[in-house]
Amino acid sequence: MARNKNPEETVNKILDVSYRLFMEKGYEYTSIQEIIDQLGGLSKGAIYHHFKSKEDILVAVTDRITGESNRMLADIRDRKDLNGKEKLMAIFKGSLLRPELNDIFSTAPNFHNNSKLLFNILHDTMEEVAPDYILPIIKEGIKDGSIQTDYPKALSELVIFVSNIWMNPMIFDNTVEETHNKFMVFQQMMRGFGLDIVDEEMMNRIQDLTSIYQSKR
Amino acid sequence: MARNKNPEETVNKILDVSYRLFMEKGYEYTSIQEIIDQLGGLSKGAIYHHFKSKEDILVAVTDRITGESNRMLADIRDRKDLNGKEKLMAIFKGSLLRPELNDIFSTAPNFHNNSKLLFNILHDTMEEVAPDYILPIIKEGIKDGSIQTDYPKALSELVIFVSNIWMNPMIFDNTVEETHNKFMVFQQMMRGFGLDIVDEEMMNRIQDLTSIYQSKR
DNA sequence: TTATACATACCGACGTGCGGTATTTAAAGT
DNA sequence: ACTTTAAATACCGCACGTCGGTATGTATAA
Repeated sequence: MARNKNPEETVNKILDVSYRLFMEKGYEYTSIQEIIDQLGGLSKGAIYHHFKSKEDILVAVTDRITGESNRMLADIRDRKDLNGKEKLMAIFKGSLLRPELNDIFSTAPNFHNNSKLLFNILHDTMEEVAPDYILPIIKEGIKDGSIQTDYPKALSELVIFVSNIWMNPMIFDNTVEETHNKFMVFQQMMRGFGLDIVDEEMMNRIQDLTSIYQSKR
Repeated sequence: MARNKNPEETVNKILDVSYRLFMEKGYEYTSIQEIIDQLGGLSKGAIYHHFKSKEDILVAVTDRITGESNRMLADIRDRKDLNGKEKLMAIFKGSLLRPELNDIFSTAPNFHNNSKLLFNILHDTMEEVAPDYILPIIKEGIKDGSIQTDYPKALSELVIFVSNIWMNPMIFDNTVEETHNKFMVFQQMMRGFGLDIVDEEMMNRIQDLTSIYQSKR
């Protein structure tokens, strides 16, 4: 294949194909050769010119997944017109209402044979999302009086761990009803922390997403 | 090597070595050859006579890990002298106070390069421990009036997910102080569900375990 | 002319399958 | 009760195909 004047197009093509294969078949069960085959004329040398290892591709793929989301989280975190509690609510709403979620849930990724991808997402969630986005908001909420807790770091981790991982119907392959029940329990949990920040709109949205996901399996 | 009259001894030896290597080096970074080398004279064919794949060994290893624990859970679940809430409390205490935990935490397993092992434990926890041990107890608690919830299944999953995974200092490599704070948040969460079932003894124990783990790293 | 985007050929290590052998078990024959 | 015999199984070790990764060559853009 002829040399590309815009090498980042090639990089994006590699990431597109890898993303799809990693989601459909799982990272471990996708070989470099399969990625090459679906790339259309591109070779192994091309891949290893742009990425130093297979795992490096996975990192880039997960970064792209979380990257879009994180930009939205940063926007909400840095807003001046909301107090801490309102920002937390805005983050939940914003995360759920992103239209790209429809595509992701439609792909119906198989996380059961995808421990490495799931683990990387889990890692990003706990090591980046919680401290960089949720924790500052909770600290702000403590200052402005809208949130009360003695353990902001632990609370930020728990909230994001439960909402992003446990409540994710793709990870635990939940039915619409199970998702509904989880959401109700999550709501009760948040109220226990004085955070009444989930509403019916979120509930409907997460049930719709679950329905989309299940219909594609 | 001479043929063993008791083949289960051979199986156990394979599992012993594999367990140690999987914990120390990680599943993906342990080769069949390394297992053979540490087995002392046993061959590749022997392993593939007893196990159909490397992954099959991993499943057997995790089953053995969870197996001991599950027997204790079953004992508490089937006791007649406790109500639901008391059984829940007994399970938390019993799980934490098991002496084998000292050995496990001393091994200081590296879960960061061990997504597959971690994922299997997560899977067992959610697909076995929650429905087989925690759920029946919560349902019993609803009947005897010691636990109130409209969503026993979701609650059982949340409780075990948070306590076994999020609060596990080996998985998230927490300091003693972080573990303490997580425990406090967990306590508050449980109280939000009307379940005041964690006490100072558990707190001290989990901090001790964290300390053991961190000192071996 | 140089740097870089790719192609090609190749490597060692890996998980696994398989033909074959040695040993145990148990049933059949005496 | 003792021997014979046949089947089951514990184990060996090599060969195979595939994998991720690398060294080197080549063509094109700058």
